Amino acid sequence: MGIQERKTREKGLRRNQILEAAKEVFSSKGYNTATIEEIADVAELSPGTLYIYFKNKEELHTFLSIDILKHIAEEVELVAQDNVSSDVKLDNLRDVFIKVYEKDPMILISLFHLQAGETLRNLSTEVLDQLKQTSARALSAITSIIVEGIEAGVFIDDHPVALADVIWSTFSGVVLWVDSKRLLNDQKDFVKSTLKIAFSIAKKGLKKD
Amino acid sequence: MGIQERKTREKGLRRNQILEAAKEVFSSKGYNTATIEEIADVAELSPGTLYIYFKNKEELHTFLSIDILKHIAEEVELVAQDNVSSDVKLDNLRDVFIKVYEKDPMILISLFHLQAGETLRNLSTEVLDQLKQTSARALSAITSIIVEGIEAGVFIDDHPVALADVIWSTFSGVVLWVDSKRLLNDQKDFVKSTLKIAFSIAKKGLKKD
Amino acid sequence: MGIQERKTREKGLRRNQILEAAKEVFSSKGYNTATIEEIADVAELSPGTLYIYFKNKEELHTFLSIDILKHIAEEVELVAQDNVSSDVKLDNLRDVFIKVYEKDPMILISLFHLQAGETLRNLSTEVLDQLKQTSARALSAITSIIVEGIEAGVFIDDHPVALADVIWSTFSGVVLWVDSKRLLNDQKDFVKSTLKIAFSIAKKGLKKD
Amino acid sequence: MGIQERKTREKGLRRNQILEAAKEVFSSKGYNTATIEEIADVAELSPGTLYIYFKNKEELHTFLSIDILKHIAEEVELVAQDNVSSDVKLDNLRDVFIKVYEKDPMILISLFHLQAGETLRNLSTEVLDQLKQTSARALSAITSIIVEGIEAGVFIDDHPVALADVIWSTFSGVVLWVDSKRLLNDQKDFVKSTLKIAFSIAKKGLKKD
DNA sequence: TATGAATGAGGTTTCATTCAT
DNA sequence: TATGAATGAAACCTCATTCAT
Repeated sequence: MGIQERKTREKGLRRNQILEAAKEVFSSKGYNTATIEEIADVAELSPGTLYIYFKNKEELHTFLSIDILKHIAEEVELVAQDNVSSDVKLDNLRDVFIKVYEKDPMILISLFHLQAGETLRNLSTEVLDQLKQTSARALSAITSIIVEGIEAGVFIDDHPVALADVIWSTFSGVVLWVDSKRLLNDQKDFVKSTLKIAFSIAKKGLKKD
Repeated sequence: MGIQERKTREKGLRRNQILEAAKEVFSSKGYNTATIEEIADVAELSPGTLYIYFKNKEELHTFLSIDILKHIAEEVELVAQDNVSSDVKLDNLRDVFIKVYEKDPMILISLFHLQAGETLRNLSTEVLDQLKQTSARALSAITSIIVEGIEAGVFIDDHPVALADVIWSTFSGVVLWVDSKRLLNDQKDFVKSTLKIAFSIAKKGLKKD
Repeated sequence: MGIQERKTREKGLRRNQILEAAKEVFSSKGYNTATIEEIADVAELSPGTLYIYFKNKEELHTFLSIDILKHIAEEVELVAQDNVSSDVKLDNLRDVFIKVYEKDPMILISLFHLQAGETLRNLSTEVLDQLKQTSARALSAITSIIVEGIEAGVFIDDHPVALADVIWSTFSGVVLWVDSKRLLNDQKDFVKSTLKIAFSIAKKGLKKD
Repeated sequence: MGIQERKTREKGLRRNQILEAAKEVFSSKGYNTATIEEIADVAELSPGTLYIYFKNKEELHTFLSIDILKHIAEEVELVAQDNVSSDVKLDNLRDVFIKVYEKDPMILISLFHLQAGETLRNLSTEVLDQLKQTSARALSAITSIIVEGIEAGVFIDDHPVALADVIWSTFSGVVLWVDSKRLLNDQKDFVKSTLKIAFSIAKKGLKKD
């Protein structure tokens, strides 16, 4: 490994170190209550260092969210392009959501908090645009699955864009609600099981007849 | 009307004046971004006056949410106690949600932001307890509807508490998601129509067969 | 005196209290080295209070400068409109400068520091525009005095705008230089005497023949 | 050329590289707004390297100013020692100033900003002393020209030290003022022409009769 | 000698809350 | 009860300077 290469990897490591710390603090405290100083503490770095890698607090936060949203969009697009029945695609869609949740629950919750919360109201246009576009990509892939199912005569013939919204709402609603229940009641994590039930109900509800 | 009574009514009016203003500002700005000064401005009062009626910013915010949550809980309990089929109860449940949304969309959104957001992480135990209890009341009423439907053999025989969570998740998920789409894309409000679709799918999904 | 009136006067006093403190600190430390906290200390107020009366540090600083520049512009315009010979006008012009300097040496120095220094490079367009306009007013009044003198055949027939620049330069140059000498050598203030000499030389230099 | 010598020259080159960059950045941004990082960027070096050649930011900045001030002092002393009439000396003095300005307008402006600005208030005693001494050398040379003129009966018999101040003030005042006009109005550079006018007026004003 | 990532002190600014009137 | 000016703690962010490589 050359010096350049090692330096690049080290730089990547430092970025990750910050991102991990930010993920932890944002997830447990929320955007506004989290402080740069605390993130720096967790990352075992000084506050100033964070500003070498990220322009400001907002950019650091949004980076986390857009990153996972991009990942979701890509996975959902893959599912939509698969050569299987729309019925199976719906199952695969559910599994994408579950997998994403299991891989990184906190950052996913963070994304939905961003999407549902007040931070949204205070983003720069540039960042907001990225969020919109990536979000639109994911939604349009879901819509295409629904449309295919309708055309194949297996799904009810309703407004497919609205149905995609329902899918997405169900997903994010379950994650946020079950997470908040966990916080409120110190219960264990039952997002996965609730998601399974929610999707099986939604799937049955989408079916014709 | 005696002097005491008039004073009480005036006091109530002043409180409402503040609550209305707080509702408006919290809903449009979010908890952290909203300032006491702006709420006072909207209420046409001085900042100091707000502290005569509410202990602090948090109490003012949570009061709004708990208030509507109590209302929802009561309405849902009424629906559950009604002497109709569980099938019809599910429709009535949907209408409760729609009515609440239509009566005061902003405060409902505010409740869900509270439930999904970072404020939750910074509440006093006392306030948190109230939130938990009221929330539990609503959920348990929904659960009872599901249980009844299962016992009557019309609903699928799954974990009824989880099904209640799914109902609640769907409701809150749709409201938050559609609201955020409205904000992001400056679209008009289509919460009601999406809610109707979401509930018809959920209902069909819940049915046995 | 009514309550309203007293309050207004008190508010004005508080503003002045801040302006006086700012003048003192900016003049002795310069813009960048001066801190809001020190100004607040001198004003015997808390830092936050300064932000009730002025939007930010820049506005506070520029307010001082624009204010005196406006005063200069007005006085110079009066001198220019007077019904006396251009020869006498030149003397009156000198006296305006001397009077302004004697009334408030620090704030005048502050203006020239603003005009000559780096702060200029970091002003908002809005504030810069005000500065330009007021500055232009003063210069154009000086120019009109020169033009009149040229037309009357008493002043040399050179580019009058440049001559106005020379007058202004002489004025600000003397003030800044003598002030800096005072700082460097802990000498007493000899701006007035130097100004008198500078103007008598300039006046003689401007005369025809 | 021996190794030692080459090293010395390389060291000198590196120093110049830094000084050139510093000159450019300080002149366009001002002392406080200029950052070490930007100077390092322009010099195509790393920030750390600058600290090998200069103790700190202040020393770097003041080195530039003292350097040109020394140059001015030397040139003015030469003019004063010349074997020509005081009348011609005054012309030569003007030409020194013009030549210095034309050779390096930015660094001259930088010197006057130092002299007129807030940096002056924050220099170390050591550096301040150097500035004082060099400045005194230049002023005393100018004074000697005036004295000679007075003794020869061609200049008015006023306080010669003050007259030297007036000369210097005129010079620095014109440079700063015209530079600031250029900045404010995006006009072209008319320092030279204004300087010529200013000196011709001053010269005429200094003449007896 | 040269690097440049990291530091951390210190600055500006915000805003929930208080309290004299 | 109502006011609203004042507070001051705490947040974000910058950047001169250092030091391990």
